[in-house]
Amino acid sequence: MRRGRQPARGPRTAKTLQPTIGDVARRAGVSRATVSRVLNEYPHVRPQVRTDVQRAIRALRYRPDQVARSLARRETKTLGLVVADITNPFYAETARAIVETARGHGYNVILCNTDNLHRLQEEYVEVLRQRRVDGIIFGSVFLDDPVVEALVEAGYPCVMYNRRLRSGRGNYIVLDNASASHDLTRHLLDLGHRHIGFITGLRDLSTASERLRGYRAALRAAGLPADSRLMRPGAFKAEMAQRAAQELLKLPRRPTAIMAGNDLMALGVMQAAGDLGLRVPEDLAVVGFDDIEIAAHRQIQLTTMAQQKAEMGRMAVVWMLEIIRDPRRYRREPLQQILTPTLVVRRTCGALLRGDKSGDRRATVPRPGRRAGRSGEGKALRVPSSRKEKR
Amino acid sequence: MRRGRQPARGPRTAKTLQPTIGDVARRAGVSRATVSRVLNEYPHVRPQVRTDVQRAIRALRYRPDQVARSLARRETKTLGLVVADITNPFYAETARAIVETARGHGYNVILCNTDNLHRLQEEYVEVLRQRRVDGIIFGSVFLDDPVVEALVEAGYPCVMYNRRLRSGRGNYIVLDNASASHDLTRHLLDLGHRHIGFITGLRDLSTASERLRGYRAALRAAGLPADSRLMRPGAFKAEMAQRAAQELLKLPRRPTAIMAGNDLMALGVMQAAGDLGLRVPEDLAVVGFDDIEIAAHRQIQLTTMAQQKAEMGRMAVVWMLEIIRDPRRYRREPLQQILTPTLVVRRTCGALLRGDKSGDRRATVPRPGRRAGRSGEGKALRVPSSRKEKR
DNA sequence: CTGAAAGCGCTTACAG
DNA sequence: CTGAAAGCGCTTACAG
Repeated sequence: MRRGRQPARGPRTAKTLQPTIGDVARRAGVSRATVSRVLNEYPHVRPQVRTDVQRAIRALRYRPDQVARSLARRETKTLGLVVADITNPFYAETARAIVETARGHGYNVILCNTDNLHRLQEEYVEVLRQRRVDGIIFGSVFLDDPVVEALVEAGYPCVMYNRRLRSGRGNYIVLDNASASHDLTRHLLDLGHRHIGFITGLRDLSTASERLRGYRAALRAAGLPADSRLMRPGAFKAEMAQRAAQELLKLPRRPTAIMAGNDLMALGVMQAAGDLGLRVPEDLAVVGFDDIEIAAHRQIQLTTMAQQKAEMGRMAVVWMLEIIRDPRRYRREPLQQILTPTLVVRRTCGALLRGDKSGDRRATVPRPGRRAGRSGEGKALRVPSSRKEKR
Repeated sequence: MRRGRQPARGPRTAKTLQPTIGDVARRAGVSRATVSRVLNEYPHVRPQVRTDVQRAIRALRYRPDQVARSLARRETKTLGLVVADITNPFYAETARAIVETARGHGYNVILCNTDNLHRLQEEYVEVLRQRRVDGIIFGSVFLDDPVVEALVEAGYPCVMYNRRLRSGRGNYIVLDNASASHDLTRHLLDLGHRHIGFITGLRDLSTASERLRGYRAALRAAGLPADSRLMRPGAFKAEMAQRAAQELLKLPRRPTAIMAGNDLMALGVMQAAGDLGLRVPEDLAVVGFDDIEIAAHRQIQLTTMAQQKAEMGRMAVVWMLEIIRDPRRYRREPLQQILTPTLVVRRTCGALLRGDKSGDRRATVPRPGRRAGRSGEGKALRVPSSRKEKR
């Protein structure tokens, strides 16, 4: 009964209750091609026909099948997003920006959480490729990452943010971690600290290794030894960091300051300090990276190197869309940007101890380095400029 | 050149560099149907043939096209996840569990962030339907939600968690918010508070309205008036709540305790208290809902009604898979579960003020209600039992 | 401006 | 156990 002038399309099974383009065509008295044309807003469709088709669409509550469209067009309007841990506010905030920006451009995002496990990374990348996503955004690559390396090699649209490959290949947007860490260490040195602990992330991540490098460089520049007993792994997790900090704080000569590889770990360090009856910052200075929202809370007031999380996420998507448009171009000349860090001085570093004790928790004081920070009311101003941009 | 015994499949365009099932078939000297069979682990394939095919697959680095498979099978192995705000740790933690559980069962998750906007909700649901996702998990429905209501009506696989519809229809798993709020209020009353403020979420959400109801009920039961000046909207956001709290705290007769509709807002209340020079809990008791991770931090120590976030997320997926298997069954008899809340007493409510001041921040004291809480070392034990389960 | 037809890359009765 | 064929629901040259 349902077959019209169209070529037979087979009977509809029980599972297929949704009207198809054929149903619309029949009802509007046109071909499926024409329906497709009005659906896709082709220019040359007779107004009358267009209206008829639209009426039929509405009458049938027709909803075009994106799966079929994806197959025909060979594009899915889907992006993969691979993060290490969505419960880390850094990733949650970037993910939010990514999802929102993608939506604004007609893309959806498949969320993948790897927990920094190579196995899951590999599995997710494989699945995303099978799903023919138009591109993959990595918030979490490993320094040595054959999987991502292969993707880049194959010219698969990829954008990394936060972390990058050791090889330096591919499109990425990252913080200038070495400088950030150098400046943060310098900040502590300027405050008089000479025994500064460092709790790192995982060894195989660019963020961890670059931040460790900046820390060492700053110590060296200050003529201080890089004491390996002061460096402990914290896996970018609060609990791990808490334990690591406890060990550091039980050393015969305990550090007077601890830098954590990210804010989450800095929170863990603060816990550890409390566990041992040490006051922050009077007995121990604590600093981190990321400037997650809670860092600004008045009970926390964490001094930290800020990252422009929303901006990074937005940018990753904008780049991705460009790359999808012309993959070969960006294979030759990858998009790479290194963002200038902004130091946000709050209470935990102790900088405010002597002067203003009012708890003006978001003041951003001038930085020791060549780039001046900014102070502001309420939300601290963050004005990073890009130091190095390759396009 | 590439055409074999198979029906002509047309030339490969530049975009299609990926090998197809036809390429594998040709190489292995079998039909495409046979390749499909070994791909899908059909029982009756001659071992020799199976090996040949597998070899060909490996040689060509063949990756089955999930899009094509989805079209043919009429199932996408994809779930939609609709949350209000992925940067709220409550959603991040549930999302994490959802993504991970789904992955374990061969499903991927499209993340949708609505910001509690009807417009975005509607848009996302429409897109998810066009994408033919196998089901949608809602962490965020509105009390009156024609969009979700229509989905449920149509028998589209849906699971709600955290919030539910006013109509009570559909599958859901939520906290017993009214009891939770009642008990939390009662807890404050038992501590001697008689003037308790309440900062609610958005009006059109079951969480907000049920929690407000519990609060009022507890006041009434204590013979206290429900003073509308003490109730302010906070939109489930820290910043809004901070402002709302400031207003409350400037009232001629200011509240001695403030309940926030969730932990994020409770953090905002603590900020407000600090802004006005009030100490928590000495001058102001503060409590919330959710027990997000930071609530346990020693600088925060927020008393709160815990939710089993990971468990909720896991359960939502497990249910979803069952529903996908037999949608009609659960249309008749929806899966509905109401979880018993667990009160986690920490510092901000002031309960520890007189007795133990050691900062034993996670002790869970017996609750005033009929259900006893539990105390534990380190992580507070949470042992909610289900009061009501319908299947 | 519009339709017929081929194609996207799979799966799955249907035969044999 | 395996292949030929039809089908999933779209899009898009190709004609006219």
